[in-house]
Order: sequence, then structure tokens, then C-alpha cells
Amino acid sequence: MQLEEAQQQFIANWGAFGSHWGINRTMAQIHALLLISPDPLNQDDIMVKLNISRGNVNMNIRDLIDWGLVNRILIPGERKEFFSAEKDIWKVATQIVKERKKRELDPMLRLLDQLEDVEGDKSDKHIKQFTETVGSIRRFGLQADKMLDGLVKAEENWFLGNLMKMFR
Amino acid sequence: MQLEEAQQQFIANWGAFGSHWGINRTMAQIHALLLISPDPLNQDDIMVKLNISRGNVNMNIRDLIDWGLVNRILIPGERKEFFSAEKDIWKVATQIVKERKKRELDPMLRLLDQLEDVEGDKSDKHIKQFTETVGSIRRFGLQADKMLDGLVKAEENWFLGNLMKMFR
DNA sequence: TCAAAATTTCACTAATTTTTGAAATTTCAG
DNA sequence: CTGAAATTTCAAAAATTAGTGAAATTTTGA
Repeated sequence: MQLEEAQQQFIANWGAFGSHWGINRTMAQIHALLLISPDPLNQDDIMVKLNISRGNVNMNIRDLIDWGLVNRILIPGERKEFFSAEKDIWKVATQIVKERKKRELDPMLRLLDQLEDVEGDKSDKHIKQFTETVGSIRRFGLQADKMLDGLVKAEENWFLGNLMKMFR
Repeated sequence: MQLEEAQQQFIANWGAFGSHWGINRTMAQIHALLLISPDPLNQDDIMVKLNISRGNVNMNIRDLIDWGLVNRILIPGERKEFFSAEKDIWKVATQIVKERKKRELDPMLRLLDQLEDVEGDKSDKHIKQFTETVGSIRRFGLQADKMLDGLVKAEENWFLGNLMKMFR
């Protein structure tokens, strides 16, 4: 396969993949483009390569930076800002885990905590089923939370980090 | 908090939560409703409780069944079909992992496998970066694949299954 | 300080996804 | 069999989400 075609395929599919994960298609495509670019790109490069508007590039780049997946790069002598993606996939993964945990899991756990104690007759089957379901989801969530914390810590920890490199 | 209010909160938030995970809001809400219902419900029950149309209930229930999260229940003497959700959260989680792996991860790995060998000068930096990125994502994906297989197996395996129960 | 270049914002438009509801089909008790 | 009840389908409508592009703002080199 030719490089050009392979690149297109990668970008298109990474976009579709991302959209299953709550990331919008264009954001994932910009991310894909930056992942396979050896050098940083500026907004115009991205506009041209993906054929999207300036505003669109700007907004999605900003989101990618908020997610911690892309960095602004200052190139001496250049007026424009350049952007480059974190290339270490393990870092990318832990970064995504960290953000989603913060944005989704943590708030959900806080809610479940509140919902677990409803008023009323504990032997009523509706109350019983409700507290049982909420309780078991909450316990499951707390486990997951711990596990993910461990995963993120592993990346930040030098020794474990090096151990993990074996799997990359 | 009163049961009614807690139930509404749970359903609404489970719906929002689901929508971050590629599951549509209504499907997640139906799932939530069934999770907290002590007895199976029929399509009319769901229509009324969530205030949505018959067609919508029907389609989303069918999807939930495809995902293996909900079962059809035949109640003797009843003409209508009833539905009930798998209540064991660990089973729910492994079921979701299994399905998403099949629908998303596996096809992505197959694609990356094809993309890894592009034609051309291996010392060109664009080719270099492309194969490096694709290769590292692929290796990462293979690891994840193995890990998730292990997770699903653990549920299906009696001994590990029991071990895992300690975490529920 | 000035003005050209670069970046950001945002009202509007486009595209996509979800929901409805009525018609078509299937099921089943009598 | 028959026909009423239940389920399924699907074209159209509604709702949601994403993208555009021009105007507003900010930055920077001279």
C-alpha cells in the first residue's frame, strides 16, 4: 500500500473509532493526523490536509489540548503556532483514562453515593431492588476507580513505568 | 430522598452516562429502568414510565437484547412479552467489554495490521513516523485485547469467578 | 504605537442521529 | 381459520450535534 492511501485510511478509521468513544469525528481525525506527522503542524496545514474550516480546526485543537493529547509548539522565527501530538501511546491511554475518570466516573460515584439511602420500608421490593442495584454499581465503580488510579500511577511512577515499557 | 425521585435521578443520569459510551440515551434509560425493576416489564410499562413511543421502545429493547444485557421473559398466562435486565453488574460489564471488543477493537486491529507495511523508502521520515505510530498502537491494542480476554474468561471461569465475587 | 498576521468567537447552516406514529406483519386464543 | 392483540418496520419529523466563515479580538514585528 502507498503511504498516501495508508495515511488516509488511518485518519478516516481513527475518526470513526473515536466517535464510539465520545470523541467527535473531527477531533479524532486531527489527533490521527498529528500522530503520524513527524513534524508539528499549524492550523493552516490541518485545514488543508483534512479539508475543514479554520474555526473547526481551532475549536478541536483547543479541546485536544484540554484533553492533554496535543501540545502547542513555538518554533523560533515562525509567527504561527504549531501543534504536535503526544506520540507515546501508553501516555495517550493513561491521559484519556485520567480525564474520563475525572469527567464521568467520579461524578457518577458521587451521585450513586447520594442515591443509595432512600427513605421508606426496607422490605418493599422496589426499594430493595433499587438499593441493591445502586449499591452494587457503586461498589463496582469504586473498584474500577482504584484500578484506574493504579494504572495512571504506574505511568507516573518511574520503576513501574519502566516495567510497563516491556509491554509497549 | 424519596424512592420516586431517586429512581428518576438514576435513570436520567444513567442515560447521560451511557451517551458518553456510544450507547444512545434512551437505550441506557431503558436499561436503567429494568435494572431497578424487581419484576419484568412489558413494552407498555416502559412507554409509560419513560414517556417514549412504542417504536422507540421496541427498537431499543431489541438492541439491548443484541448486546446481551436484557432477556425476553415469557410469563405463563400473559399474552405480552416481558423484559428483564441482567442484574449482576460484573456480568453486565464483561458482556459490554466482550461486545465492544468484537465490534471495535478487533476490526481496528485488523486494519492496523494491513497498514503497518507501507511501500517506500524506510528512511523517509513520514514513512518512519507512520509505521512507528501504527505499530505502537497495534502493539498496545494487542495487549489490551489479551487483557480484556482475560477479564471475560475470568467471569466465565468458575474458580476465578468466585474469586472475583470478593470484589463485588 | 500601528497595522498586518494570527487566533478566537459565535450566529447561522448543514449533517447526523433519534423519535414518532401509523401501517404492515406476526401471533395466538377461541 | 378468524380477527383482535401484540410486535415490528420504516418514512417522515424533530432534536441534537457538528461545521462554516466572517467579524471581533489578540498578538507581534517593525
